[in-house]
Amino acid sequence: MKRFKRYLVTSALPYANGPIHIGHLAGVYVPSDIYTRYLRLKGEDVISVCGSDEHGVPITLKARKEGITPQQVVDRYHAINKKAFEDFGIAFDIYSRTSNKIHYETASDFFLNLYNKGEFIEKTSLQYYDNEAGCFLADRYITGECPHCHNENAYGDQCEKCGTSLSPSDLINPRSTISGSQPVMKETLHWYLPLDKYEPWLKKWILEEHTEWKTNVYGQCKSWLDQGLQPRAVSRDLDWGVPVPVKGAEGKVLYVWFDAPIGYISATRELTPDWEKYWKDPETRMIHFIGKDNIVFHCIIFPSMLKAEGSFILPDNVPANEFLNLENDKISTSRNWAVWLHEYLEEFPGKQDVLRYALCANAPETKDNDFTWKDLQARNNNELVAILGNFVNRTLVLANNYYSGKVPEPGDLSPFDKEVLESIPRLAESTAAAIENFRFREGLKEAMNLARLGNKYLADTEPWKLIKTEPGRVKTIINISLQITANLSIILEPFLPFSMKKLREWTGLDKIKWQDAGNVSLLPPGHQVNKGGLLFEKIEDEIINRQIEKLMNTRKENEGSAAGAAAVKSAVTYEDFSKMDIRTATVLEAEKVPKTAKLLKLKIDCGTDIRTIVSGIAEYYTPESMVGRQILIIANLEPRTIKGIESKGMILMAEDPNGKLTLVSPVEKTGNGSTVK
RNA sequence: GGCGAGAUAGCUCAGAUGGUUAGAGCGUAUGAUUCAUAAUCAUAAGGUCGAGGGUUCAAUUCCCUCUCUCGCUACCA
Repeated sequence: MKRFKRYLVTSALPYANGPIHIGHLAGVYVPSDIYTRYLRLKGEDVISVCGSDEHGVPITLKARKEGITPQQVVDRYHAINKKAFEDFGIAFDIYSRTSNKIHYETASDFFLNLYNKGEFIEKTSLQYYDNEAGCFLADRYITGECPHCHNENAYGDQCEKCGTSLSPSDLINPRSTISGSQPVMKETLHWYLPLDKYEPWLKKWILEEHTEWKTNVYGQCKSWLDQGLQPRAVSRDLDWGVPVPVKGAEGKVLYVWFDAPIGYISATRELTPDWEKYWKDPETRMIHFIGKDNIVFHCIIFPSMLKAEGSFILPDNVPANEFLNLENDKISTSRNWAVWLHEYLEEFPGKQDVLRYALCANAPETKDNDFTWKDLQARNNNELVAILGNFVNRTLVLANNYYSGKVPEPGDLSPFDKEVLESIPRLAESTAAAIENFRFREGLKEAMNLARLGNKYLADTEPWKLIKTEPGRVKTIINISLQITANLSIILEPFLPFSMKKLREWTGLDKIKWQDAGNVSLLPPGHQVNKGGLLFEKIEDEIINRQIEKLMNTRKENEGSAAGAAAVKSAVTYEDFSKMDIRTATVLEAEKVPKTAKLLKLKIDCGTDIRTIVSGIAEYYTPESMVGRQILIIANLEPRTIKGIESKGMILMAEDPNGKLTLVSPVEKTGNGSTVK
């Protein structure tokens, strides 16, 4: 394998519209931190960069909702997350942010560079602008009358009734679906990165030269490349972001996917004047730690940007992890279904390593995993306390009881002693190999095997019995146990930095290097170790139950209607309301629309006639469960053709904040066609 | 629906270019032990390797179909 002179480790920039939770940690930050700490311990030249991703529409929407500025939103979460990472021991060399001046400069320069080299495609188009909302409207946010079939609900990109492809300017009487107002036509210019141009190169680079990438990463890249790449717009009409640094681009910013990865570069620039060494020297090995939702950006799009620029290196590996669930449910910021890092740090002071251990031991490396509080408790009590903490404790206690903490001189080695001593470097090596292959779960297990071996060694040699009969032999045993302890404090350092620091204080071992791992005379005879204490404490059921209860409360709240309910819309007149013909109907037949995930085709009796309605409810209701049900429909909604089927009307559904749909029906059966008012 | 990844002991995961009794940690049971936070050590029980078909002397491992989970994407009046 190629040798590299230095390493550049990047961790996905967390989006600054919420706090960090265990899913982020297990997927990205714990692995990247273990990797970085390992490299540093080895003495490699390595920097680890990260920062808040602070642009994009969701942040502006959140700001609007809370009545504050986008900057205030990102300031809040940047502060929370930066501190939480620090307190948790994620040792970034820099945690920057994309609203920094240096990032604006870096991103602008990057854009300008590509612009001047003619790497972009420029396209001017007329787009509708919503004066009320103060923004340009994407095609699908505009509806209007179709010029061909005069369907009044045609979309800006297509009329679904007659199937014609449209552009928004074709629509008669266009309306903004955001504000409901009439948008005005404005000319707007955008820049596109022609990804298709890089396709042959990407195919070679990934599919031929990086077959070692994880299967999930490789598979998804292949899928994209096989389908063929399209040019992608790099700019957007928005007032929050890095302005497009070109004349005539007022009111335009860099699209957030273009802007965010450049954040890695600006963070590096902010960190060191020597940044180019890390980004432009082919002897630097760049590694992107990300979650699986980010694969395309880091493997296809960002490399294309770097390639287009020309002077940058490309990632050598992109170890994307899968997702972590929480107590059998998807982690969700909006549903508050998460264990928030800043809360954990408050509620479990001094227990960073416990969470680091639980998340690493159960990291979603090959498939989605489930985090449970019971699992964290079990790993703490049965592994950290019982195996690691216990071994360290018994060794230090024995050394202090027998030798007042002075490392005894070893005597002749038994075959078993030799066997144990030989396995120390072996375990150190297998831990290192696992880390270098991004198999952190396995690495942690290998490292813990050394503590297991220590316990076995003491149990088999029984120094507490021999102390009366063979005191010389006990010296050897305690010496070896202490050497194991010292080695543990090295090979577990990347995983459990807080505890291992404590352990090294007890053993008086400082200035460690990874290369010392396997050395079986780290603590020379006569060296003083102190009595130590408890490396880890048991976590009682009560503590765990409190956390589980907290989550159960969240679940209850989510099931109630209040949490996250949509704001009440602006007032309408009774006249407006009375235009709608809402009535009862009964489902006669139901079937799934082929080649769709959500659509059901329903034949219903609505009193006056029997008609067909297509409805996007297949995820919640099977065709069988619909037949015979009495439902409510809007009978006079403009018909619309969906997947080639004309749908006349719409079924009324209640939608909760999670998007889950529930059928709305009359409480008691009534005649079909009864109107609702 | 398309594409990608996954489905292996109670739990979390390894693994095999197809071949004698499918591995590990945790949990469980039994025994041993007391230096240690009732911690440790040993032994054992636990799996028709998601379902169904095919190829083969032989498949959990290859091929096909299907089911479920997650991601990307389409679609959702």
